[in-house]
Amino acid sequence: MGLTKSEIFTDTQNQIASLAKVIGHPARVAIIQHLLKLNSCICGDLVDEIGLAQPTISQHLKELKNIGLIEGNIEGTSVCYCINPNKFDEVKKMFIEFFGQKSCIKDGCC
Amino acid sequence: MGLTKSEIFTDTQNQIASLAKVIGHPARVAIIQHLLKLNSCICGDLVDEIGLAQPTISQHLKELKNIGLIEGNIEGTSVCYCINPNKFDEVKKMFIEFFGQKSCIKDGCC
DNA sequence: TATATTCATCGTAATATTGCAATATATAAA
DNA sequence: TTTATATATTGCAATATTACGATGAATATA
Repeated sequence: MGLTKSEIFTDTQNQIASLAKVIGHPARVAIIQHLLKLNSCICGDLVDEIGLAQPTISQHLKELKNIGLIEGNIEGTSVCYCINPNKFDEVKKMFIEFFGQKSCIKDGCC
Repeated sequence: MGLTKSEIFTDTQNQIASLAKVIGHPARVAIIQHLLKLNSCICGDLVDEIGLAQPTISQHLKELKNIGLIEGNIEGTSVCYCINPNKFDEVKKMFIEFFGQKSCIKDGCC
């Protein structure tokens, strides 16, 4: 059906999945990496940096904005994007907590 | 088009995205959490535990197997699944490295 | 004001994902 | 061998995602 049954899962499970889903595209990974590297923010040379059309990049930026991971600031005709440090730390913590659990002890079936 | 242009991204970017994409569904998050909680492995009571039909769970398990995050072991008519600790640690490290970078210093445009 | 530049939005085609019923497969038990 | 049980696979419908051309909105410059 293409429609995820979010109702049957916990808030935490849905949150982790939503965040992971947004990171689950190489263009968005590339955008995050680029914004992290150039500490001061970056505008639409992301379009040149990454090899996708401008509307496509704009769409990916929108998804990153939707979960609050990045922010945009209008500067003349261009828009300057950067990481939202608070949200970034929050997401980081969420993943560390998810993965931080001890991994399966070898006393099971495999 | 619905088709990701993987060619234009680095291996690392594609890897991170692929892993995140698999985690980007609450059912798969729930499966991982459940397998982590019950240290010894678990079979298809995942179907009862999570509220999705058996073929759907089977499909999600397949995706988790594909990236090597879980393993299945046939035990009679049932199959016992568990986390692959090595792969789990590898994935953990990859995410920590990705998020581990210092977050954007507040000297940019936003 | 007219034009150029930058970015967002809309519309759309191609493909992917989600979920399930039906069915196949494999093993255990009778 | 037959039947029951557990899981995988297939096929399909509904929806989501990806990518881009065309266009719109906003600001800067001539």
